[in-house]
Amino acid sequence: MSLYARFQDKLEAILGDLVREGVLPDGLPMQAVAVEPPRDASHGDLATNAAMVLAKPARTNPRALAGEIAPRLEALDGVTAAEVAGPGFINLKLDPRVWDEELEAMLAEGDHYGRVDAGEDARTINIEYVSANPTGPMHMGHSRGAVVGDALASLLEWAGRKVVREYYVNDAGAQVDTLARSAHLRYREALGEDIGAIPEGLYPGDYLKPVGAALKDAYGARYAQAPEAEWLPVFKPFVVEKMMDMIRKDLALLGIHHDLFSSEAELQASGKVEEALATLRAKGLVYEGVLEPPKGETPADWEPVELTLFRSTQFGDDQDRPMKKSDGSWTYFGADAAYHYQKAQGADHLVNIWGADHAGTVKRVQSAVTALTDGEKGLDVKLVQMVRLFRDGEPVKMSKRSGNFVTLAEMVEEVGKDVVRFMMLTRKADAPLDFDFAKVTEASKENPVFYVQYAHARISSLKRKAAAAGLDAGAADLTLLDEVERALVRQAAQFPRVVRLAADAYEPHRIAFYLYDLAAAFHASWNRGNDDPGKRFLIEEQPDLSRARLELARGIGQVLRNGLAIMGVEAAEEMR
RNA sequence: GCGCCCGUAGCUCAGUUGGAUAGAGCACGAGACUUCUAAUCUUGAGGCCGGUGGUUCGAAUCCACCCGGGCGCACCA
Repeated sequence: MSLYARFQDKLEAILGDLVREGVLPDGLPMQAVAVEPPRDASHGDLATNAAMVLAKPARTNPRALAGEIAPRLEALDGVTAAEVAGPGFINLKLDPRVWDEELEAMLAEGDHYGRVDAGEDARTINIEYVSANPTGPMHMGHSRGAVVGDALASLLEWAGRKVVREYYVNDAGAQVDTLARSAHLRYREALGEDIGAIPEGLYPGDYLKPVGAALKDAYGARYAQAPEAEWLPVFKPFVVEKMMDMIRKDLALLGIHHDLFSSEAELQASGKVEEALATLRAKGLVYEGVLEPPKGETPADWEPVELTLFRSTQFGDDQDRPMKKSDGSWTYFGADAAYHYQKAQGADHLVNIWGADHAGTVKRVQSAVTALTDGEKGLDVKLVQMVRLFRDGEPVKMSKRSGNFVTLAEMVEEVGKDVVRFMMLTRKADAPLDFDFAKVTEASKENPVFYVQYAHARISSLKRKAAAAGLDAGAADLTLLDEVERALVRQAAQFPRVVRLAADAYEPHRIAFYLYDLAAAFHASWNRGNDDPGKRFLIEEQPDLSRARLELARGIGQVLRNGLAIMGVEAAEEMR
């Protein structure tokens, strides 16, 4: 249990005592009570807002209540002072040994420091991400959602959730028909036919050539002149499988592996969509009706048509949404509602990572989840904004139509997996992100990937040097650390808290920012040795002091490694 | 016209779920090297947190309405 969590428990025990003694009324809202690092280090080691949050429901004033709580906090083991400050904060000063113990915990827990072990109580979160249409290779635009989703999945695991990483394969729509037709053309090409230019509306990419060849190997010339109705149902699954192989390979370049691939076509074939529709119908949430024409610009081909509609407006949507098209087939939403129903049956909570251009469809799917699970399961949608590509400050032009886009594979090949992953997490997901091929590989402070890696490499270098000088043997006396060094311990000790808060907010980027700050603090501490050789981490004539500082460095290194592990980034041992 | 997201230093962005004097990087000013203990660090200046009201002990954060930008708005995915 982390230091902050331990003191949170102790504080709650004290508040419980106060309730029993009648000082506080029963049934107070405790969720808002927090143990935090104080804004200013001079205020102490820990701060709590308990008195301010509880004063109103307890019908007293914050400072008076703080006066009740503070002496009891001061009596706790490891606390040397508890002062009431400002509007009612209680600031705690801790015995330095508490931080020394936390540093020891960092090293003892190692790769698990910051992890929550929820055991049997772990909630299962299904997180669906990437889910790119299986019509071609992954391009650079897919990479951000892929990384954010994957890092969020790891983050949630660290925070004690059980996680299912899922990919929804959209293999049932018109795009997949187009894909199969495009492949058929390549198939005829592989059979020696001159197919000329790829007609408008078909996928022109060369990546379909090997698929055509594979089709030839599998079926010979059997379908070359056959009517479409004969080969389409055969080609579709064949080609989709090839595309998914390609996509899985692309994702593997980023270190991304899903647990589950769910097919929309199989979902429809299994009757799951009828089941979802029937369930909604039984709840009186489905009707046959005609929608109003869209506001603003009315499409030229609009005409009133009766559709099977879901009453999503009952759940806050602007408009009821069609589940079936006028030809009787399922809409994307119809299948999607059933798909989320299926996911909800295997998890306690759902998370989707979507491109921001799908913002408009969030409410209807959330409505469906609420309706189908009677409000027992929730869906959070994390919207990811676009990435703007630059090269030396100049925008990289991309055109989907001409097939001139930067693929994910090219991107990873040029700058490396770790750079792509780290950079995609240096912005809040819902803010646009600039990615400059030149800057992200630069060896400078402006490049956060480098900056954090460099801090870790310096620590690794320290460990090597200490081992070579024989300074690393024996137990360290951490009481030799000075205030600046202990401040570094305090900062590293926030890691478990940062993990928990980032997980609760579904915001993996917080890990990246935290690591950058921790790296900065370490670099500053390291640099003290330039001005004052007595502040260097390793001093041969002072083995005891060196051992203590080496422990500190190892603790920082461990936290950097653990944070990078959440992000899926390797920790560099050296920068050469 | 409606919905969602966003608006914080000249620029790019954080801001611990409502807390104490709003932070960091770049750029600008001043300083410390000759490279795994300078790929870095120290320090200075820089703010109407888009605006106006409201909620309360307390608001960049929550609510309402404006202003400005992005995305999306029947059976496409």
